[in-house]
Amino acid sequence: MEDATPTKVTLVDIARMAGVGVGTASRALSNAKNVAPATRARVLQVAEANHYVVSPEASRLAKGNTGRVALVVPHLSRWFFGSVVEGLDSVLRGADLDVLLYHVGDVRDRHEFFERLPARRKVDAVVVVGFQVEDIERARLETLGVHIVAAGGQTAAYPSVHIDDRIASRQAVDHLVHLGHKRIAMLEAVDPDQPHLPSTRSPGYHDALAAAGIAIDPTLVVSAPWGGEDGAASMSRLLGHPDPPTGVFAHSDEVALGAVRTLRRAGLEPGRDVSVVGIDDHPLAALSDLTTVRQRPAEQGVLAGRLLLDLLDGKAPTEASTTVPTELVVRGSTAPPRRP
Amino acid sequence: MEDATPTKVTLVDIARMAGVGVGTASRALSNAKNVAPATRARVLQVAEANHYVVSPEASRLAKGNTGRVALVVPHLSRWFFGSVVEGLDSVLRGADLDVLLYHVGDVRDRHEFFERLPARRKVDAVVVVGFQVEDIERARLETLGVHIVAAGGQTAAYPSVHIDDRIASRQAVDHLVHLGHKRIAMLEAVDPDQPHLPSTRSPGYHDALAAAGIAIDPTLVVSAPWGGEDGAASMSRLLGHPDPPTGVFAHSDEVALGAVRTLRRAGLEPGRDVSVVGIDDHPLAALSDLTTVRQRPAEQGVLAGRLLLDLLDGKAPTEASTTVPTELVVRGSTAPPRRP
DNA sequence: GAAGGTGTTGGAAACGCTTCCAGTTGGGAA
DNA sequence: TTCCCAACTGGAAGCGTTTCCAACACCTTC
Repeated sequence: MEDATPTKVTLVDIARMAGVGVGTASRALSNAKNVAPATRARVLQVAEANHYVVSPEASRLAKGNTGRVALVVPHLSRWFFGSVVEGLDSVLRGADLDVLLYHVGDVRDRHEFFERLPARRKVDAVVVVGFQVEDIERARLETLGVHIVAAGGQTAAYPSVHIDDRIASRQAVDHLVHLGHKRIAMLEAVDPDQPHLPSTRSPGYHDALAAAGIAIDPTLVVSAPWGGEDGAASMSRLLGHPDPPTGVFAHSDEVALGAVRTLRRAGLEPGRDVSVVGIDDHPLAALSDLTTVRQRPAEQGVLAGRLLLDLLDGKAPTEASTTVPTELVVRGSTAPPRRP
Repeated sequence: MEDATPTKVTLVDIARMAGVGVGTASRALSNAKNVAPATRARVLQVAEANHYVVSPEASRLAKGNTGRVALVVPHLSRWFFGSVVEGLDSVLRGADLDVLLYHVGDVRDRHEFFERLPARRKVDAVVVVGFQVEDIERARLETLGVHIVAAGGQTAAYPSVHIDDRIASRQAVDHLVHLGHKRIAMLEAVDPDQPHLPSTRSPGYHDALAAAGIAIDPTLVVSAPWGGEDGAASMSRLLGHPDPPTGVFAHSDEVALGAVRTLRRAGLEPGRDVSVVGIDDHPLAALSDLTTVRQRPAEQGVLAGRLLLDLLDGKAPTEASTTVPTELVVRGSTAPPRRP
C-alpha cells in the first residue's frame, strides 16, 4: 500500500478540494437534503478518492449521541449467551450501531460494573443479557439515563425478550408424564452468584406434576450450581435414593449431560433405564441424543435488538415484553419407564 | 432517584464551581502533575458532588486516541471463541479500554467487515480472534493504521497467541499409538468459509504415524466441515470401511462427539470398541468422558490482551508470537485396541 | 538585592464535526 | 418587469475536552 500516511484528511480538506464550503460538504456526506445532486456527487467522489472517513468522536461530539450500545453479558463462553449476543450483534450492526461488550464473569466483575458504570456517557442504550438485575443494580443503571433492554432473561423491570421458563419446564415434565413416568426428579440449578433467587424452572415442574395428580416428593428435587459437573453430582445423589426416579428433568442441557454421564458410569443407559430431559437444545444435545426443550437464543437476541432499535427511534415498542416459544425435541434419552 | 436530570454538567461548570480555570480543572481530574494538592482535592470534591463524568467524545477528540479496541470474532456462540473473548475482555477492561465487538458469522459478514471496515477511526487496535486473515483482508486491515493482534489463531502476519496445532495433534495421535493402535483414522475439519486452507491439524497426525512407522492410509482420512453433525457423518463413512480403524483422531471435541454418537448408535462403545480422541477439552468433553488434548482459550485471550497492551504502550513485545502449551487429558473414550 | 528557578494557574487554541443562520441564485407568479 | 419563494450554499458558532503558553508567586542562590 502506497498510502502509508494514515489518511489524516479532514472534512475541511474535502470541502476545499471539492470547492465547496464545509457545511455543504457535511450535508453531502450525511446525505441530508438541500444539496444539489451535482454538488453531492462531486463531494462524494472527492471523499472517496481520498479515503475520507468522518471522525466519529467529532461527529458524536457535535451531534450529541454516541451511536453505541452496551451489552452486559455474564458467561460469554456458554452457548446460550454467545448465541444471544450473535443475534443482537447482527441487528445492531445492521443499524450501524457499534457494540460495546462488557463481560461480567462473576460477582466481583458485576459489582464493579454497576459501581463504576464504565459505559457511562459512552452508549445510547444498554442490553442486559441473560441475567436478573437486582434492585440496587437497577437503581445504578437508571442513572445512566439511557434505554435499557433485557435479552434472554426475565428481568421484569425492562422491555425484554425471553422464553417462558414455566411453560418450557412444563413441556419437559409433561413429556415424562406422558411416557408414563411417576417418579420424576428435578435437578435444579442455582446461580452461585445469586443464590437467593428462586429457580425459575421449578414452577413448571410443580405444575406438571400437579396436573398429573402426582404428589411432589421433595427428596426428588436436588439443587446445585449451574454446570455439568454439578449435574453429575446431583444425579449421583439421586441414584442413592431408596426409591430412585425413573425420569429426570434437568434445569438445562448441560446439567442433563452431567446426569447422563453419571448414569452411564453407573452402568445405566439413558433412555432405557432412566429417562433424562433438559432445556436449551444445546448443539451438543443432539450429539448426545438428549431429549430437550428447544429455545432459540440467537432469535431472542435478534428480537431484543429490534426492540431496542424501536426504542431508540422513539417508537414505543408494540409490546414491552416478548415471549419466544419453546418446543419439545424428543431424542433417545427419554422413553417409557421400564416397569410402568 | 431525585437527580432526574441526566447530569449535563461540563468541565467548565465544575471549574467555575471550584473557582479554578478549566485548565486546572482538567489537570486535576486527569491527575496530571502541577496541580496543588489542595486545589485538586477541591476540584475532585466538586466533581464528585455533581456526578461529573468526562465526555469521552470530547476527550478523545482533544487527545486523539480512542481508548477502544475492536474484536473481530467469527463464531461467538462456540466455547472456544467465547472463552478467548472472555480472556481478552478481562485484561482490556483492566486497562480501561473499551471493547468493540464485531461478529463476523459467515463469509458475507466477513467480506462486509473488511470491505467497509466499520471499525475505521474508532479503535486503537484490532484483535482477530481464531481465524486466518487472508491476504486481501490483510491489506484492507493495514489501511486502518492501527495495531493488530491475533488471538487463538495462526495468522503469521501479526503478533499472536495460539497453540501449536502440530504438537497438539501429535499428542493426540501419539496417545493412540502408545495404546497400541495401528489403524488410526483422522476426522479432518475444514472451514466451509475457507475451504482452500489446509487442515492445520493434519501435519501432527502424519508426524505421529511416521514416527511410529505406520504407513498413512489415505482412505482413513475424511474431511468435512467443522461441526458435530459432520463428525458424525464422517464416522459413518469410516464404519463402512472394509478394514475400519480402531482409533480415531478428531479435529476437535465437537467433531469427536459426533463420532461418538455414531459409534453408540452402531452399538459400539467408545473406548471399548473404538477409541476416540479430540482436541480442545470443551467443558462437555469431560461430561462425555472424552479423551482430548486440552487447550486453554481463556488464557490465550489473556495473553493476547497483554501483548496488545504492550504494543499500545510502545513496548516492543518480548516475543511477537506466543505459543501456549497443550496437554493430553485421558478419559474413558480411549483404550488399547480390542485385538492388538 | 538581583537573578533564576520551580510550582502553580488561567485562558486560548486546537480537535473535526454538525447545524443554524444569513445570503445568493434562479424561476415562476403577478 | 417586479416580487417572492424555494433551493442551495458558505461560514460561524458551538460540542466538551486537552494542552500549550504566558503569567505569576514564592523561594533559593549568588
